[in-house]
Amino acid sequence: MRTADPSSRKLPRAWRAAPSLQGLADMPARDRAYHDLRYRIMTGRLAPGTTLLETELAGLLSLSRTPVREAVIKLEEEGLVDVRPRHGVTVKPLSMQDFAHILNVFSALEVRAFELVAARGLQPDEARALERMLEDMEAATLAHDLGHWADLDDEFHSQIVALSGNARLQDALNAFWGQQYRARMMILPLRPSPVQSDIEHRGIFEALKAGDRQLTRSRHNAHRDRADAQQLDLLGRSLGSSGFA
Amino acid sequence: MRTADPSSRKLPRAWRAAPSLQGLADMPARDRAYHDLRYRIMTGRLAPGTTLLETELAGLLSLSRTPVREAVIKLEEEGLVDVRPRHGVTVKPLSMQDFAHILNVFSALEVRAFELVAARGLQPDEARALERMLEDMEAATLAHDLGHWADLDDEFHSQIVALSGNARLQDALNAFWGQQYRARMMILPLRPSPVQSDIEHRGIFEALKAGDRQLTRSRHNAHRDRADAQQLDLLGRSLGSSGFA
DNA sequence: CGATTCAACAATGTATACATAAACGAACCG
DNA sequence: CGGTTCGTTTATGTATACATTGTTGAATCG
Repeated sequence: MRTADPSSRKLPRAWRAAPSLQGLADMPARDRAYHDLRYRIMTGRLAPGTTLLETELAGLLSLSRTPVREAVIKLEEEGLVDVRPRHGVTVKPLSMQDFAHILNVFSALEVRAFELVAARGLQPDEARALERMLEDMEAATLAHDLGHWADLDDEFHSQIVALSGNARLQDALNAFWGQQYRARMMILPLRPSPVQSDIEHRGIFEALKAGDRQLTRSRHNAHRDRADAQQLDLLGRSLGSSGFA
Repeated sequence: MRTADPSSRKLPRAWRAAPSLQGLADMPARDRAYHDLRYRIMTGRLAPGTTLLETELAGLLSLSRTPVREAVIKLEEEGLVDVRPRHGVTVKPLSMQDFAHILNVFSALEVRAFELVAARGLQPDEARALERMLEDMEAATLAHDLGHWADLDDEFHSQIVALSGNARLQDALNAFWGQQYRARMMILPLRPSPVQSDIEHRGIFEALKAGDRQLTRSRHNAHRDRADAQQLDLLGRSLGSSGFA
């Protein structure tokens, strides 16, 4: 997942920390702990609400407490866990409200990133690479391959963000992306055919290519508002409005 | 600075981590290290570009490396320092571009926060408290008390953000606020009389009170665009476009 | 019977000891 | 004389030992 497609060679590195355990072997223990725990949280292997003591985490990962503690600090800053001093670290549950809050921040940042790209303009090869991704997404839609479509969607959005040239913006988006991930995975199978998103993507892409900042903003805003509302709705159904993801 | 004014009693806690060393005495050492270092960085006592080894930091704070390391991890996540494994911890310089990037993120988030408040509406007491702040700012403008004005400005903005009810949005804004701080302090004496900002604040406030989301957004966007451009311009002069803050 | 206090325990916070690995410099080779 | 390699140095990464402090539960007091 999220492996660079050769066709997007010309685009900048749209590094988005997907849950993965690739090449953890030769990292320092702190990073191993961080990525390993993040992976387990995002994929649900560590369910929301799960509470573990530092000692237990250390045992789980066969490490001493020191690197585990340091990893936990990062996970806490990133919003994935809560640390309560004598009660262990808890995988943060994600309520509907949390999800709404996250989407709100995410959208605001992403729209700004897209605006910046519009203001900057697209190079011909960048435009070509993005257009290929649109075609791939449309093909995935036709093939009813929702999983692949969602991956491409992530990649499309994150590639454009990378083009904004604002690394802090990119970092902030990646952090919030990490928080959304679980919920997105959960509602994936419930999503209807993303025909509407494909259409809106085209519209946004055209505005970007034209370098029209206002149009990019309004189209992207509309896209996010609709898509976010849909996701919230789906999450509501899959949670039965009861509680936690 | 930034101590709650009794007149704003009815507003939610607009907690924004100002540089301060209040009551550090009885905190755990990690937090002492974190706040102490943050304070020194923000106030310039640790100049941008300064590099220190973990051991040196520990000596500086009379602590062992462990809590210092943990504090440094947080400062790094927050974007205030760089850690290069065998070269020590460096206080991040802030170039014009960095500042521009930070303002960009900050504005996008703040505009969204204000929109949420507009959508939610203002309670009468909230409106009254905010209006009092506007009056205080206008008084400070007349008195040419730029320092006080800037504090009130921060407070005005952060209070509204707090009203948005989105804690993650608030946290993200606070983090970026920390990064802006040094540059803002540096250009403070160069700022012209903020009459224009006072006018714009009134406009935004009216739109908020009316619950008009669109109008709030467009006015606030305009306000931020103008103010950010001004700040960048001032920073450019004070740096001579050469380099680092 | 309920509330309160105190003591034992247990988990975290902090310090330190040790392992690892990068940077620097000196010696050696070309 | 310039470049490369190896050893030493030293900062960091990790483990562990120790101190501190909150929690638990049982005993006692009202």
